[in-house]
This record gives sequence, C-alpha cells and structure tokens, in this order.
Amino acid sequence: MQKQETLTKNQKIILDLIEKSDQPLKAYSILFDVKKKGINAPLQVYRALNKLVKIGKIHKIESRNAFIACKNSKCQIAKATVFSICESCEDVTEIHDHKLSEHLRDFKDNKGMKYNKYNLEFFGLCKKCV
Amino acid sequence: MQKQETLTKNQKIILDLIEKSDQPLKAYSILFDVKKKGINAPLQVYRALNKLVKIGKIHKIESRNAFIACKNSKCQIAKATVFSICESCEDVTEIHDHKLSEHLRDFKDNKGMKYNKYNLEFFGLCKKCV
DNA sequence: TTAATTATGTTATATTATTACACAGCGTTA
DNA sequence: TAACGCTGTGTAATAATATAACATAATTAA
Ligand SMILES: [Zn+2]
Ligand SMILES: [Zn+2]
Ligand SMILES: [Zn+2]
Ligand SMILES: [Zn+2]
Repeated sequence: MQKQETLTKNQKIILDLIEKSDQPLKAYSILFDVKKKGINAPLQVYRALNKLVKIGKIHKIESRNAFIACKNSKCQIAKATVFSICESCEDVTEIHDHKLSEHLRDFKDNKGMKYNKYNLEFFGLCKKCV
Repeated sequence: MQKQETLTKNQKIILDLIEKSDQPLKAYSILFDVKKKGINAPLQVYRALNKLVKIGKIHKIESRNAFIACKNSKCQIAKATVFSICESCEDVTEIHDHKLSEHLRDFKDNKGMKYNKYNLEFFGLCKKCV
C-alpha cells in the first residue's frame, strides 16, 4: 500500500483492468479494452505495463507474454515470482511458498553471480484438466 | 545419445549453429546465418527450433526469446531448466544444481496441480559486470 | 524559477511467431 | 501393392508482440 497514489491516469486505467481479471491479459487485448478510455497506441500500454511491473503491481508471465496482477502486498517488488500454469486451460496462479522462496533466495551458483531477481514457472495440468 | 540419428537436415543445420555458440541465439539471427545453407523462411527455423526444444537438445530462454544448446545429456528432456542471466552483459548459463533440482522436483502446491515441467530464470550481475 | 525527471501522444517500424496450403518421404498394415 | 497416418518441407502471407524517434507536457527537486 505504499506508492499507489503516484500512479498516473494511464497506469491506473490499465492496472484496474488487470486487477479485475484473475487471469493474465495480453498487451493488445488490454489495448483493445482501454481504447474507449482514450488510450490509443501500443506504446501507451507498454509504458504503463513496464512501470507497473517495475513497482510490483503486476507480473509478466514470460512464457505467455501476458500480465497478471500481484495479489500479494508482501511480494518483494517483482523480484521473486513463482507461477503455476495449466498447459490445457492456461489457468495461471501465483505461488507463495515460504520454503520454496527460502531455497530460491538462498541459492548460490559457483560462478560468483550476484542475483537480485528470479522468475519460476511451473507447467502441468490443473485439477480440472487432469 | 539416444535419438540424434533421427534429426533431419534442417534440424541438424540449426542445432549445429546453436551448439557452436555458447550464448543464446535468436530465431531471426539464426535465419540470417542459415540462409546460405538453403533455409529461407522463418517457419523453417521455428519448426526446427520447436522440435529441438521438444527433444531437449536446446532450451528456450523465455525472458529473452532466445535459444541455447543444452550441454547436459542428463537434462530431463527439457522438462526442468534453470538459467542464470546477467542483466548487464546478457551472459546466460544453464545451472545444474542437485539440491535445487530436488526442491523443485518435489514441490507441491495446495491445489492439486500435476506438474510435468518447470523453468527457472535467475537475474543479476555476473562477476565481470558487478 | 530553473533544471531534471518522468510521463504523454503520435507515427512509424522492428521483432517474434503462426496460419494456410500443397506436397514429399517413410513406416505400418491391410 | 495400396492406402493410411505421421512427420517434415517449401513458400507466401499475415498475425502478434514490442520498440524507436520525436515533440511536448506535467511533476519533482534544487
Ligand atoms: Zn506477486
Ligand atoms: Zn487446467
Ligand atoms: Zn539442459
Ligand atoms: Zn555480465
């Protein structure tokens, strides 16, 4: 709940839309939906998306080129994300698993990389689709 | 070493190219490089890439839309991948960490998802770029 | 109040990936 | 043999995703 007040009009419009969906939305589908609100060009959408990703309000599902709202205010500002993705119905859920987060946070490779972010996507079949 | 002999000409050309690079290659840069070998269209490249991904010879770096050869013959056929990515020089390394793999393999969510695959990408700065 | 930073609006373009169609090769099996 | 299913090929067209470049406005910081 820290910086929401700094969002601009375009950013708010697009965040609202994404938050109303419980599933990821694609940039051009967002564009289509917000044309009635005066947002006319892809770049306007991408700029808002990039900002919202940066401040952790939304996450990008990399394997799907789609954007989903973060429901977890404790999310470490978009720096540590885990998703489960059903390959049949494309349902996406953000996962917050303390033990898993710990393992990932503490991971060290043997090459001296300094990590500041990770993204993990699990794929499979949800209960409905098995 | 199981099914290599079944690769077709296009698949071999493209796998060769990717294996010669220690860094990920993008589809259209591959296309450019293989034109001299008679591969003329994006689709020919994408078809080979998809096949090579499916059989685990290469992996897709989702956050970069790029493809890298798998150096690990024990890789569980493209079903369990971990990469480290330097955000400055874009150096990408595939990670094989037994303990991490175990944690990821054994992960269960609380929704009854049946997982068969995951992809994890770590981002940060490599030793050279710190 | 000036300067720096961030966002906007618009046009054009770059990059990534798929659809659709006609056909070729190969192994199975009837 | 012939018919079939399956996988791959070649080609053209197009869809989907994302950024560059430019001029301007609004917001913040000094
Ligand atoms: Zn989150
Ligand atoms: Zn499902
Ligand atoms: Zn591998
Ligand atoms: Zn680096």
